[in-house]
Amino acid sequence: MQQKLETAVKKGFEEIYQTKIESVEFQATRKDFEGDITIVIFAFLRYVKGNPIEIGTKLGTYLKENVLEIADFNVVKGFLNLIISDTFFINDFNSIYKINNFGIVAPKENEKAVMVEYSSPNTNKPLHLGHIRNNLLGYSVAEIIKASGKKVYKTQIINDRGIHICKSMLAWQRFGNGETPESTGLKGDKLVGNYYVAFDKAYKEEISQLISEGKTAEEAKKQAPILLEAQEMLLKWEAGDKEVVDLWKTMNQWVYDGFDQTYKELGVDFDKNYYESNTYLLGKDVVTDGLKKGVFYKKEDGSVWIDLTKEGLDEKIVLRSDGTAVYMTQDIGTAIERFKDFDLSELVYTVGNEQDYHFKVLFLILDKLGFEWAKNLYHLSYGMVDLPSGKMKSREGTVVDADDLMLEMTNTARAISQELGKLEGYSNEEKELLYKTIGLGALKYYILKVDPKKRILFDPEESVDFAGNTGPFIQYTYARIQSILRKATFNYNQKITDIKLDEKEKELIKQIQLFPEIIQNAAQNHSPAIIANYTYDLVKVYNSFYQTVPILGCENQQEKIFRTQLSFKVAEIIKTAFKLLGINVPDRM
RNA sequence: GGUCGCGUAGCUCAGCUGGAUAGAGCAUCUGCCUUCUAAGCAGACGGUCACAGGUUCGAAUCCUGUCGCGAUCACCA
Repeated sequence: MQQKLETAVKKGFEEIYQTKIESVEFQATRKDFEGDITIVIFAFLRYVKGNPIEIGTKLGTYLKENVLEIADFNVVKGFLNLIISDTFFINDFNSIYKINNFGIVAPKENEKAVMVEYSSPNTNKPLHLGHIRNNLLGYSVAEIIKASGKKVYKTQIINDRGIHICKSMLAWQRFGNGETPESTGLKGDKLVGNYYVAFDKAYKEEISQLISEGKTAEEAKKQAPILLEAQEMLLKWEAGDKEVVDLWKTMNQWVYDGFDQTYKELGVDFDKNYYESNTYLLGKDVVTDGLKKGVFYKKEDGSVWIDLTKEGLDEKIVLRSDGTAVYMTQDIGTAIERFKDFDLSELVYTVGNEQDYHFKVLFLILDKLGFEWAKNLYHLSYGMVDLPSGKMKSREGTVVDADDLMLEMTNTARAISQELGKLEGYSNEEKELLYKTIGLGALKYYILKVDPKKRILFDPEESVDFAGNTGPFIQYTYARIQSILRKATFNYNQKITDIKLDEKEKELIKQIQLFPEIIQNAAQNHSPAIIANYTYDLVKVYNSFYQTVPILGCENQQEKIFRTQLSFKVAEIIKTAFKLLGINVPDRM
């Protein structure tokens, strides 16, 4: 429609003013004015001098005469409001109604794919609220990009090696008494996390012991025996010491089992996992190469650096003086590996904004090394999730555990649901599944509706709402529509053309029409929040429609069918949109 | 200190590729369930869009500066 109008406007200008114009600025007409689409006349003053109202009137007259769909128009200040005929909206809805996955573009097989990395946890402690935001974002962005017509690979790199793992291992050896997830009934990641905390406790005790013996705090932190032992363990691991490696394998497996459970509850998944223990040596060759090319330089002690001061950044180390890799080295290597493994057009890193600088440097380095694809790397940077008390700190026990939180949400959903008592006829299993759907829906929507780059303040006391602009509100609307569709026992699959649209119906169709471009927009901006906010707007319009006009109770058969079709399509869009957010929708609630 | 991000109603957030009188939800208050699910709808109240300049016919939106909050600037990851 917009395209058609643009052509007509251009033609109109040529006929009326003998002037060519480049583009036309459209916007949806504001509610306080009459009309469906608005053309901003001010923008034309560059081409044609004169009174905007006069120009608007002339253009409006021209469009009314030459464009079939324009029923009428009005001009307010520099705005030309066009009224589009019901027929256009009805016809457009009819064609939308027939489309199965309206808004979704099927991935093109022969095109390059997009890889989305997210989660990428350490294996020494359980997942917490921060990981939840990461997981929801990464998963959702991947689904959105997929829906926008691209092939997507979801991936994570698991930080399964390093000093932090050794700390848990050491503590387990010392204090564990052979405990296992089976013997304790604890989830594996929780068990391992407990030993990470136990390590820290013992470490702190040793530090204060050393300080009381006269050492400075600095010295004590470096010399605590338990820390030295952990460092030694890391060396043994790197040397392939069987006992250490076996323990490492065992404890990591416990953690993976735990993670799998959490991922499953959360509803996220991955197409491929990378493990740091396989990739931590990558990148060194590239650094050597870069040295030859003069991208990097070597300091006297043998460490290798890159000078980014010209780019307004600092100098950054890429290889330690002992020749071992740092984080940056690995990331260089892993990126190259991924572009070898897959034919990628884009690689998205879902990582918190605390690493903005790191990724800026990483992308710059890869660019300087001459990799064409460096410009296709994208850091999906998101704000931290803070508590009212400030940052979450696992050592201080102020983290909001992922499993606990999900459980709590389900409990709240159960309490509300039971109070409302609308579920007679449902089995206990069905009910429990529903509570989970609603609880998780509330949590996921709460997190995803916020612009990723903004930080989130999470107050566990106030908890997450279930009314208003929330997941359950949208789910509820979906369930209400399902109830209508269950009762619509007549055949509503026939084409309706001859009705007069109610204002609410028109609004609804306009909102429905937006869905495809919303998906494209959300994909381009890597923002699930765009989907969430759109869905909310759609649902608001629908609820108003639902409450204002009768649907099944409608006297006019044609209108009854049309309204049922509208309801059906809205429900389908809700379901699709929520799927992109990783949220399920219930048939009843 | 340098760099990056954020600052919109009491609270949580939309709007930010410049357009009409800045929008929702929560909270507070008023109405609406013998009709399709009231986790809903309709309405009221609530704003110096941090502040100051600039660009423009027009700025919450773009530019500059100031203030506030956060992140970052490790031979940590």
